[in-house]
This record gives sequence, C-alpha cells and structure tokens, in this order.
Amino acid sequence: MEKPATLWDRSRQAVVAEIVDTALTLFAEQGYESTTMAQVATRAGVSQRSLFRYFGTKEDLVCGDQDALGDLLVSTVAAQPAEVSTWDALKAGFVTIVTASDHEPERLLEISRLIFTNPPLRARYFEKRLKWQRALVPVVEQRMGIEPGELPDPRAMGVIVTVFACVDAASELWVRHGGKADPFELYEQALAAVRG
Amino acid sequence: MEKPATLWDRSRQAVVAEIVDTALTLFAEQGYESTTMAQVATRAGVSQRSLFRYFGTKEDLVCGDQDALGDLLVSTVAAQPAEVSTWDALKAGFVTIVTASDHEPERLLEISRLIFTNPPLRARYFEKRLKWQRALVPVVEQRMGIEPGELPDPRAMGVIVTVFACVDAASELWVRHGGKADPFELYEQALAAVRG
DNA sequence: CGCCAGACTGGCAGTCACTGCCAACCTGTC
DNA sequence: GACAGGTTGGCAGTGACTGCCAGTCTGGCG
Repeated sequence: MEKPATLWDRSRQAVVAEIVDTALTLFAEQGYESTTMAQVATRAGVSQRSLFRYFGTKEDLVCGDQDALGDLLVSTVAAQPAEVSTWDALKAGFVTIVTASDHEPERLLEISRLIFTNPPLRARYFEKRLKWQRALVPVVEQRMGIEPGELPDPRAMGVIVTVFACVDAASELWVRHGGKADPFELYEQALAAVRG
Repeated sequence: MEKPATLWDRSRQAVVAEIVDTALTLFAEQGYESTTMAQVATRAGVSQRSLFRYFGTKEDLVCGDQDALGDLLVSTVAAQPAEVSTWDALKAGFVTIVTASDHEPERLLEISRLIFTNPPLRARYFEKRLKWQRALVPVVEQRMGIEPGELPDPRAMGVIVTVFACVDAASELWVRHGGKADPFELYEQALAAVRG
C-alpha cells in the first residue's frame, strides 16, 4: 500500500529536506518575518511557484509535516496496556514522539525557539496540535471507561488539554532555558503541581 | 487619569461598535474568509485605510480588545483573599470576565462560534490569551508561595496553563452544544477529571 | 525510434491583508 | 481668522498565496 518508495520519492524527499535547510538558515540569519518566500525559493534553486507546491504556507517550512507524528502519538497511546493510567499513557505517547523526531537535538532546539518566538508560527503549531487532541478523544474516552458520544466528553477533554498544555509549558520553559533544562523534569513538575 | 471620556471618545466608541456590527453581519452572511476588508469598509462607510487604523488586523474585528479583559482577570485573581485556593482564585477571575463582557449572550455565542470554527481567529485568540497567562505568572507564583525568578516556575505555569486549557475546552464544548450546555458545569467536569 | 498521456515545473497575472506616505480636513485655541 | 494637532482618505507598494497556461520530463506502447 505504501511500500513503493520509488527513487523519485526519495529524490523529492531530498529536495524537501534541502529546502527546509536553506529556509532555516535564512531564518537564523535574518529572522523569520524579514525573510521572504522569494528569497527562500531563489536560494534553494526552485521557482516560487514550486516552493508553494512543496509547502503550502510559509509556516509549514518550520512546522513541517506533523501529521505523521500525530498518528504515532495516537497509536502509541492506544497501544498502552490497560493497567497503565491515562496520564502515563499520554506521557508515553509524547515520549515516543520526541524520541522519534528525526532532527538532531541542536536543530530541534532551534526549531522550537523559532516556533516559540514567532506568533504566527506558534499559532500554526497550536493549530496542528488541535488535530492531535481531537484524534485522541476516542482513545482517551475508551481508556477512561467513558462511552463515546457525538461530542467529546468534558472529562476526557480536560485530561487531554491539560497534558498538552503542560507539555507546551515545559517546552516553552525548555526553550527559554536555552535547552539547558530537562524538559521531562519540567513537565513532571508542572503536572505534579496540577494533580496535587 | 482615565476620567475625561470626552464626547469625541464616545463617538469613536460608537463608530467602532458600528463597524464591528457590520463586520459580524457580513461574516454571518458570507463567512469570515470570503468577506474582504474592503467590503467591511464600504458597508461601514469608512475608507479601507481608516478601517485598518481602527482594527490593526482582520481578526481584531472579532477578537476585539481583549487587553482590558486581561487586566481585569489579573487584578481579580490578585484581589482574592489569601485563604482562597489558587484554583478558586483563577476561577473567580474567569467568572468575573465572563460576566463583565458587554455582549449579549446571543452575540457572545455567535462570536465564540466564529472563533472556534475559523483557524486564524482561533489562533489570534490563543495568542492574546498567552499574554494573559504571562501576566498571571507573578500573581500565581506569589499565591503559591513561590518566590519569583527570572523565568516562570514550572509549577505555577502548569496550574495556569491547565486552567486556561480547561476553560478553552469548556468553551469549545459549549459552542459545539449550540450554547445549550452550562459552560461552568463543563469547566467543573473537565477540571474535576484532571484533579482527580 | 517515435509518440503520447500524465506528472512536475516555471512564469505570469491576480487577490487580499496590511503599511507608509502625503495631502486634505476638521477641531479647538488664541 | 490664523494656527497646531490629530483624523481621514487615497495611492502606491509589499508579501503571502492561487489559478492558469505553457513548456518539460518521464515511462509505456506500438
């Protein structure tokens, strides 16, 4: 079903990666806002039109294709054994995501800093995460023994949005600490304060 | 300090209100995205240039000036007596905000629906709330007996972002219930599931 | 080899949000 | 009635993004 992996596909992958690379370099050099898509296109050696075909929006140059990670998150949470608490199941999902990210730590910090310091990027990131949250609703409901309804259950919603909010808070603090703090530790502290 | 309230100020207020009114009408008629700022300007009887002077962005037509509400939130939380728990203090802040909103319930629902169904609007709303969260950090830190540092304390951050996340979840569910559910009840359920 | 359908690319013109600039105007004051 | 300060409107421009069309490149087929 998704085995082909043609040579063409791989070359496209390479092109995408190279574009992202030049974009991040430009953003680091002159900032996100003051870098235009035309610049990225020129330096990456593609037409502006094609650039917009690869990445629908400027934000996507940074926020990338989070859909795959979202699927991984959901399936990991769903795959946790029943005796694992909902909180631990969600945590396991996020741990899996972080370790599965194909960026080197250095670059991950740079990307995170970009996202947390540029409102439009942060907004886009937030938006993508909304989709993850929606996808998690049935999984968490089942895990909490709530039978699914037409609309999400407020209890399941509460748990999900809380975990995401704490992950977000920990990430922001991690970035603002310059990557020198342990993000998992920050997350644990935040959640501990919440759960009393 | 802020007593003048000149006639001029009031007429400006009226102009702003009227623009918002026509904008919301247009959004309801043909949707947010497919309504242009030029249309709003024309129907409201101002030049496009002036429209952008009143509202810096298209989103601000809907998200309005949340800064005043943010100040109210912070001061209300800060004004809660010391024996009130942090959770209750934050809740009191939000209750104050909701009741202080000068929109009729019907319009409030309409605005909320706009925000929750249009990604750019939701993103902008989220962004404004980030400022509220930042402003709350010192207040909550003091209330939790944490001495303020250069960066926010993860525990205070956790509590703040959790409350915001649950308020957000409750609001979204309220909107998706067509305004027929009690938002405070939804909030209580969400938070109860979190705090166990 | 020649041919052809399908996918990818590039350029071009257009839309829309948003901004800087400048001239016209309006308001209150001396 | 002139004058200073703030307000408005038009105008031209930037930058993200899209639709359209023509050129190109590829793999299959006779």
